[in-house]
Amino acid sequence: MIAEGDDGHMDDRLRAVLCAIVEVYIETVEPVGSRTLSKMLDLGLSPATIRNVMADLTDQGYLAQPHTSAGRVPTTLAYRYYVDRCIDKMLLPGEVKTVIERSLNESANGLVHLLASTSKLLAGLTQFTGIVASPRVSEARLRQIEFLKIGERSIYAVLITQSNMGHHKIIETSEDLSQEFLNSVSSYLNEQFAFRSPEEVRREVLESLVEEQESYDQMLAQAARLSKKAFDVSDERDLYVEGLSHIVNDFDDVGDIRRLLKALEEKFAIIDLLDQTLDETGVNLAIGREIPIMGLQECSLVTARYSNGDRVLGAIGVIGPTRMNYPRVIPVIDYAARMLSQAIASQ
Amino acid sequence: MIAEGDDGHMDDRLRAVLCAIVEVYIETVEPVGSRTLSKMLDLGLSPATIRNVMADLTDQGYLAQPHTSAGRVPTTLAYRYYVDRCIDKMLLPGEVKTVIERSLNESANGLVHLLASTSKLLAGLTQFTGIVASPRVSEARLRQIEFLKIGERSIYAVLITQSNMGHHKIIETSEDLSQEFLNSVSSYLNEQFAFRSPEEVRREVLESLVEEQESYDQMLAQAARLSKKAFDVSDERDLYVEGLSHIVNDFDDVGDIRRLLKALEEKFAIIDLLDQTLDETGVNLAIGREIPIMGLQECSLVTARYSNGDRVLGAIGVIGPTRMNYPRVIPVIDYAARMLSQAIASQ
DNA sequence: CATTAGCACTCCCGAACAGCGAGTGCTAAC
DNA sequence: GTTAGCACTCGCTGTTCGGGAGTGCTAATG
Repeated sequence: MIAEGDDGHMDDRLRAVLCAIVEVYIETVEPVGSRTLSKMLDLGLSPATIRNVMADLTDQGYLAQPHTSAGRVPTTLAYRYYVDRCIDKMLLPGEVKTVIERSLNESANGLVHLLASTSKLLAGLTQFTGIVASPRVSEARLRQIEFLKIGERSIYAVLITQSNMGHHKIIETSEDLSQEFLNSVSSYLNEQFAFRSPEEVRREVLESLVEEQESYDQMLAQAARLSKKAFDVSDERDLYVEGLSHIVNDFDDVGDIRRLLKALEEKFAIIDLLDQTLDETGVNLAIGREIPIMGLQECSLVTARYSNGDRVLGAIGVIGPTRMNYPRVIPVIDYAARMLSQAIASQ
Repeated sequence: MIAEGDDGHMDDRLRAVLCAIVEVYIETVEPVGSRTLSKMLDLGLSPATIRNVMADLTDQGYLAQPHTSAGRVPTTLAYRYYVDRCIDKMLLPGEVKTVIERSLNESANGLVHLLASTSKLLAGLTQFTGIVASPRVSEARLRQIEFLKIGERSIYAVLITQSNMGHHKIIETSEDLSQEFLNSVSSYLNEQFAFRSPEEVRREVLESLVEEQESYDQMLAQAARLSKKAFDVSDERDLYVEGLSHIVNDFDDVGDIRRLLKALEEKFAIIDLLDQTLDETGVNLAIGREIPIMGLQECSLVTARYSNGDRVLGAIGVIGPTRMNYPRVIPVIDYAARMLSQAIASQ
């Protein structure tokens, strides 16, 4: 008998059975019984033995049975064990590689298009729902700042980041500022703060204003006021969701579908979740109950971060049922994230 | 007997019955029979009489029966007749008015936010799926044009429209153009083409280039080249979709849900459909079979255009099942479109 | 002592069936 | 023209009843 929680040290046979059950279930989407499993495994084990093993696994929380006389179904724990310790060979067919490369090289028409088409690409390749979180603007590195006068007291602020993503917003001012003056402010900001993040700029400009309150001229004061508004970009995140119609195929309970759609409407929660994975390298998995968002408990999230070669920008991934084919999906996300990063870096 | 196609001249009783059937069906979502209807209508008509009337209406294509011994269900034709000639009183409760006004006045943070929150607003108020098509950029009136040099051969083009919507794209050039030169090009364009549409600018600049091919200087040639790229904004349309999870409640056939989701993924088709209604004033309806998009045959679209007070910009609306409560939904869309137009105009 | 054959038991599922009830179309009477 | 009456249709619901897949337990086995 294996002690509870001792998951790091699982019997070889337990592990083989668990792995097989997960794989068969992913394939057939039906509770798997001892008979089928005994034929599946090449170890010469009889159904009765398998049953004992399965009973143990059930006790440890890896398996569940829909009802007394049905086969077993993997739990979140089982999937987690499976992806961590059972998957050895991940295969990414050459054709898929080609599709990814081609798709990401074609749509070089700005970062926004690139992200949107990545989402579509993932949805198409995996037949699940593709998601892409846009870069965190507040963390981005600035390339250029411009202020355009568009009305007596209206200014159009343009921020361009190192990864060529543009952000703009309209700022209302209390005074009528001339375009020449705006130009001097923006060239001041450009000189001082190139390669810094909007968040930094905002903070530092405000600080310098406090420090040298009397000594400095009107310029800095205005720069501070404009910056405060222009660089407050915390909420400007997008989530590109594509392939929603696939979820209808993947869940047969209408309640599940509704919950999932509802969760996807609350983009903030998903973006938060994606942001939390940005420290991890490689492909990240959140499976079933592990996901803290209401309504996603029947889903799995396969994500990977993308960068501009230098800095981590955001994350891409797919949402599907927990019983998705991980060995097939994971390398797709992995490769797509790499190629996306490359495409951004080479822009 | 009423001749087919003579729908302009329908017997008073036929019409009353048709109207009642539609209303009862919208309420109960179940096939309505002669017995219930005879009690519903205050005309002293027996079930048998009603049955005769219903048989006539069925012959004329206004009603259908799911199976031989079931009640009748309205067809697209019936809904169309109902909304055109049966609805008299449309009620928009004061509280709803207040909600709309408040919501649209609060989110004054740029046109994009305004459109997105309108979509959310419609979804919330109607409990259907809200859609908002962004303005047609090519038709917009230009306020300002700027070119920012962001790389040796990369230019960041910014177009700002009269309704303060900004568009930007990155343009790659074959030569290394200085920022001073770009400034002269943009001020030339700004002088020549303020208050014109991108489409017009594009056409006219190209024409003038052809006409005065030799006489003009390098400036115009470059202006033409840049304009050609910068003002090719035909495909830059957005569709803001909110409240997708509602469709799960409104359709019980999973196939319907999938088809609808799929159709909504193809945003182009929906935007085209919305654009076609931009000539009509007031609220526009597309019901069931009338909709030429695959997968929307079980839906109705209630739309209205919005403007900046001066020019029509785009359309807003909701998508729901054909059996939606039109008298409740229509005034919501109508009022929201008015308030949105007002909010844009006052910006 | 782990493994396995045997067996009784559980429980889902699908088919078959019946009765109900809402609704219809037709006909004849008012 | 309207309506009561009636036979008929047909989906819906609940029941019953194997069949089958699967389980847990026990006793036999190498």
